[in-house]
Amino acid sequence: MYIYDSVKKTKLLFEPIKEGEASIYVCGPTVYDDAHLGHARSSLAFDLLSRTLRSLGYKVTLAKNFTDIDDKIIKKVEETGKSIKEITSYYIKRYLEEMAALGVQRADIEPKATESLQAIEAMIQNLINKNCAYVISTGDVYFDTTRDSHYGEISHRVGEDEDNQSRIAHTSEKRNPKDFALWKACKGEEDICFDAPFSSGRPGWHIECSAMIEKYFHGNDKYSIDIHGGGADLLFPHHENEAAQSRCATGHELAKYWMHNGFVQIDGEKMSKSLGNSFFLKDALKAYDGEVLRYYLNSVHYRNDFNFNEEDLLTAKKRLDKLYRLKKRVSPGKGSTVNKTFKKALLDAMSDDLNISIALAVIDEMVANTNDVLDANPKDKGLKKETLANISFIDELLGFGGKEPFSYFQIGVDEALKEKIETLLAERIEAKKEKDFSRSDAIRDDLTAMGISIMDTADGTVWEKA
RNA sequence: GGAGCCAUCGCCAAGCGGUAAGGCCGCAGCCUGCAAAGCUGCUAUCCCCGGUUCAAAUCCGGGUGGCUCCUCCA
Repeated sequence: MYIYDSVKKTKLLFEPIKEGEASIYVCGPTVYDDAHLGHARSSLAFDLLSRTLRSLGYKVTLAKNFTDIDDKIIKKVEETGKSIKEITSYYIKRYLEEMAALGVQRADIEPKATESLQAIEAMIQNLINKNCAYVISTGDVYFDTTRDSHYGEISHRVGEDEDNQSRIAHTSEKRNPKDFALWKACKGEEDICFDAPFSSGRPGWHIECSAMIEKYFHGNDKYSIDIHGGGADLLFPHHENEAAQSRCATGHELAKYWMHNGFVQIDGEKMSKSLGNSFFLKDALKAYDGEVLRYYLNSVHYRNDFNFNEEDLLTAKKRLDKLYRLKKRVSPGKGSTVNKTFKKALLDAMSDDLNISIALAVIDEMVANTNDVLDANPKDKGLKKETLANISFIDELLGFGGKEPFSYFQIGVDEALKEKIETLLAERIEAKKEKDFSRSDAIRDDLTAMGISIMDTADGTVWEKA
């Protein structure tokens, strides 16, 4: 397995801390609002990573956190009058449901900040003891970035001039503009606070990830985990700060490899709350099938930016449709053994820093070849069984193709419509028997107008929702 | 003001120094009552200008254009 390390900026052979195992920590969402397509992209990218590593035989432990205490959540509490627990548990549930609709496998560990306070406090105390952090008059605790000689190496901002034209405003008693909050002291009675030796307050954003990693992973004397991942926007300051505090607290590096996924853009611009062009996943799932969205969002290499648009999504769907038509052709039945060459080609592609484009091309080739053989020999039972096995391997590795093929083409069609379609098809068969082609064509036109396309096959007429 | 990333066929998209994958669209053909589906064939020298090399889309330098980070962000 080769992985592109976004800190070293090069592709590296994956050599895990422990032979045959892979520990991965991915920064999850702050749960104060619905997930958008960017969350989906990130989830999908690391889902592909863990699936690939598992298929390669690694014992994967994937952790993905939920930040459930934060300024934005508190703001939401103030706005809605709901309890923090109500808000966070609602959005966590929604997040998990929506990711499940995309076929994202659950993480093995899903830590929450509020459930990791002991670990967080312990790490902060440790940093204070080591003189890597300091408490200011308000009770806030800051990390002293000058205490970390490697600060800036993650985001390649070593020796950068402090602020100059930077947009960061400096207030407070921070010793250095780059210092960041490990702990935010209570602002007032309305604030949500937890007791800690240094002050009553709550954790800063960055500390939870470092603390949770120490809590759940053990690593070795050089690294806590194998891979740390997240969106490209987290490189700085989030991951820079995580790396710094972990280094000071543990004496070694946080992660051996760093992976960052690209953005989802809308009309060529980053999708973000502040630009007002967010696309909620829930809205996308109302309009499109989750599996199609998965295929589409995963069809571009994870490191590249992704320009979301409906036209490309429909093109992706056409490609997925072809796989399902083949599956329809070889169903029903039981799969036998996956074709070795096919399996190797897929794994080789994914082993190269998750080269999904090659993997999809390998699948297209398999589909075309199989259709070709089946055209000549429609009853090739051995091939049919092998093809079913191939498709279920695709489902295992890439997370699509697992549905029953006839139902795949009937998504969004209710029973009433189904009956109507069947009636029309029966009429058309009658018309065809009587060689009344103008009538049968008229019925086909009606179906087309209803968004239904039909195909006459040796086994009768089948239909699909366009 | 500082730091990066990207630029390949009409569209999406691989390529990681050895002579341009794949998909969509389009055209031609096979199949079909006609279609659809499926199959076959056809369609690019890689933003521009220099340089390194026997060899560059791939490396280096300079342009041009787009995006991102330095503020919450996946």
